[in-house]
Amino acid sequence: MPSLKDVADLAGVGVGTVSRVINNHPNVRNETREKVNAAIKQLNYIPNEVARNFKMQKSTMVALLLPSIWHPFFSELAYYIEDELDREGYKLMLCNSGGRPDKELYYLDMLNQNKVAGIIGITYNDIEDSVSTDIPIISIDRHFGKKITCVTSDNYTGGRIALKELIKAGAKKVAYLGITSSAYSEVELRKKGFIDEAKAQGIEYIIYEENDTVYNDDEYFENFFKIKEHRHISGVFANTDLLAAKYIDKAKQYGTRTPEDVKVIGYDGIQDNKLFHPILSTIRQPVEEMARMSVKLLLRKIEGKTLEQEIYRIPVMFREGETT
Amino acid sequence: MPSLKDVADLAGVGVGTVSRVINNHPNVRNETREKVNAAIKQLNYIPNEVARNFKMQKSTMVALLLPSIWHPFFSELAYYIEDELDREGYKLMLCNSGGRPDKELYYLDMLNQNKVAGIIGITYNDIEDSVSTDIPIISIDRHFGKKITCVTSDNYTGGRIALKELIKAGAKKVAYLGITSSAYSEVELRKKGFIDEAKAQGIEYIIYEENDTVYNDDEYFENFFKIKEHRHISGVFANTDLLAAKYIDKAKQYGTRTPEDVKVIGYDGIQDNKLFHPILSTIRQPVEEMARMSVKLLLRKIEGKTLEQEIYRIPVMFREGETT
DNA sequence: CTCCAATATTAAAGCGATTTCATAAACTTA
DNA sequence: TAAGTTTATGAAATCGCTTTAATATTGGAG
Repeated sequence: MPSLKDVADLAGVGVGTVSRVINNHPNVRNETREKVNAAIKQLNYIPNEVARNFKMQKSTMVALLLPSIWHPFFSELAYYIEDELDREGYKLMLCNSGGRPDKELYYLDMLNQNKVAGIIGITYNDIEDSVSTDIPIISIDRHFGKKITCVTSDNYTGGRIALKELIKAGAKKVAYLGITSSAYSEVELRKKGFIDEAKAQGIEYIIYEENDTVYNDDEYFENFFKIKEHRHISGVFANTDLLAAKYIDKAKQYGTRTPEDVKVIGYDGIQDNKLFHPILSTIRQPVEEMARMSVKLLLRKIEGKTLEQEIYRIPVMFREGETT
Repeated sequence: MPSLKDVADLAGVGVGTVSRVINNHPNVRNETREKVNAAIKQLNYIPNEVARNFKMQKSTMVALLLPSIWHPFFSELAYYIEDELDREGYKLMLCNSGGRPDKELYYLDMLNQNKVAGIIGITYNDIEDSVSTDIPIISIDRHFGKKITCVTSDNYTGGRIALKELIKAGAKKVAYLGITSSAYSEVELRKKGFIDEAKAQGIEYIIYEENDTVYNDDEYFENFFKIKEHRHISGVFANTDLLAAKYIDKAKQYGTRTPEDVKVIGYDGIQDNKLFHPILSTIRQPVEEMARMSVKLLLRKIEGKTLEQEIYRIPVMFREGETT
C-alpha cells in the first residue's frame, strides 16, 4: 500500500504538500496540485483513514449497543440509525449485549478503549458510572441523569391512549401485561398512563407483571390465566407487540378469541410485512423519528454542544389492526 | 487521558517496559511489574486501542455489508455473526446498502480506506474488482470467483425438497415464484432444483419471475393471477418467505385458500416469533450455522490461511407449517 | 531594481503505542 | 573475585498522517 511519503517522493514534493492537496487546503499552487494528483492516480493511492483518525484523535465510529439486533423493533431502529449516521459521515458499530449486564459493561469498556465518537445505547444496566465522561451517549428508553440524554416515545400518553382505545372497542374490564426489568425504565410510564386513564374512566383493571429473570412464555401466561382476577377480562394492553402476539396465541388455547372475546392492543408497531397475522392493534412508536433524533442529538453532543433537554419524548399514535 | 508515557514517568521506567507489562511479555522483573501496575491503577490508564491498531497495522473490525438490517433474515444473520465475531475478539461494523449498487461500491471504498480486517457481504453488485486484493471477503449467497469465498445454503437441494413436499401435500400442478435480480446468484439454484425435480417426477409446472427493478407487490401478483397458466395451480414454491406470505395474502383476495386450494412453501425460515401467522411451511436455511461458518472462514482468511473450497453449501431442512 | 508582504513549500514534531538494539543489571560458574 | 551468560531495561525508530514553524518563492509597489 502506497503512503503519503510514496506519493510525495514520486511527485517530488514534501508530504505536507500532498496532505494539503488531499484535504483541499487553499495554499497549493495549481501546478503542484496537478503533479500531486497525477502521482496519486499513478500509485492508486488511498488515504489511510486509520492513521488519520489516530493523528486527529477523533473517530467517526458510533456504537449502537442493544440487547439483540434480531428483535424486529431493534432491527428497524438500527436500520434508520445507520442510515442517518451514514448521511452525516459516520459509521456504525453494532454490539449485541443480550441484555446481560456483564456484557453491557464489557462492551462499554471496549468502546472506551476504542475511542468511538459516541454511543447510542438501549441498556438494562445502570451505565452512567461505567462510561468515561468524555464519550457522548444517547440512551433510548432509559433515563439515567443529565450526563446521558434520553430519547424515548411518549410512553405515558401511549398508555392512556391504549386504555381509551380498549374502552372504545367495548372492553369492560382490562388488564395490563408487562415484563418487569430490574432497572427502572421509561417503559414503566406505559403502565402509569394506563392506570391513570383507567382511574379517570372509572374502569376496572388489573396489572400483571413478572420479572424477566424468571421469564418463560408458558410459565408467564399459565400464571396469568391461573389468577382469579383474570376472569371477565375483555381488554388487554400488552407492554410490547411480541407480548401481545404471544398472549393472543395463548388465549386461543384457552378458548378465548381475539377480538370477539377480548380486545388486544400492543406497543411498538413493529409490523412491517405480510407475515404478521392477525394485524395487531398497537401503539406505534415513531421508530424512524426516534432513530434520526438520537443520531442528531448524539452528533450535537459530539460537536461539543449542550442539549436543551434531558429527555426527548416522541409522540406516539394508535394504529388500528384486527385485534380491537 | 493518560498515555503510556504518563504511566512510565510515574512508575519511573521507560515506555517500552510499560508496554511489556501490558502485553505480558516475560522479560519483566516482578518488582518492576508491580511498580508499573500500581502506576496504571493510580492513573486509571487504559490502552488506546486506536493507537495500537495503527501501530500494529491491523484491525479487529469486520464489516457486514447487506441490503437492509431491517429484513428479518438479515437481522438474524447479523445477530449470529456479531456473536461469533465477539467470541473471537472482533468487532462488527454494519453497512446497509439498500441493495443499491452505487452504495455498495461506496461502502466498499470506505471499508478499504478504513482498513477493516475483513468483509462479509450480501451484495447485488459484482464486487470482485471493486475491492482491494488484500482485504479478505466472504460473500453470502453469491459466488464471484475464487478470490471471494462464498457461503450459501444448499439452494439446489432446497428446490428439490420443496417440490417433493408440495407433491406429498397433494399438489398436482405447481408454480415457482421468484424475483429475478440483475446479478447471478446462488439463489437461482432454488429454481433449478425445483425444475429438475419436477421433470423427474413428471409433474406439470410453471416458472413465474419478474425483475426486481420493476418490483411492486401488487403489480407482481396481478400479473401472476392474470396469466392463463396460473389456473389449476395447487402448489406454490416461493423464492423467499416474504414472497410466500405476500402470495398467500393476495391469493386470499382472489378467493384461493391456503392450504385448502393451494399448498405454499417458502424459503428462509425467518419465523421466530408468535406474530407470524399462518405458520409458513418453508425450506429453512440454517442461519446460525451460515453465520458462524462465514465468520470462521473469514478469520481463517485473515490469518492468511487458504480455504479448501470456493463455495460452502450448508444443508437445508424442510420445516412444516400450516400452509402445506 | 530593490524591498517587503503575501503565498507556497518543506522539514520536523507529534499522536500512542510496539519493537529493535544497545546497554545495564543480575546471575553463574570457574 | 573475575569473566561470561542470561535477563531486564531504556532510548530511539517506526507506523501514516496533520500541522506548525521555518524557509523559499512569488508578486507588487516604490
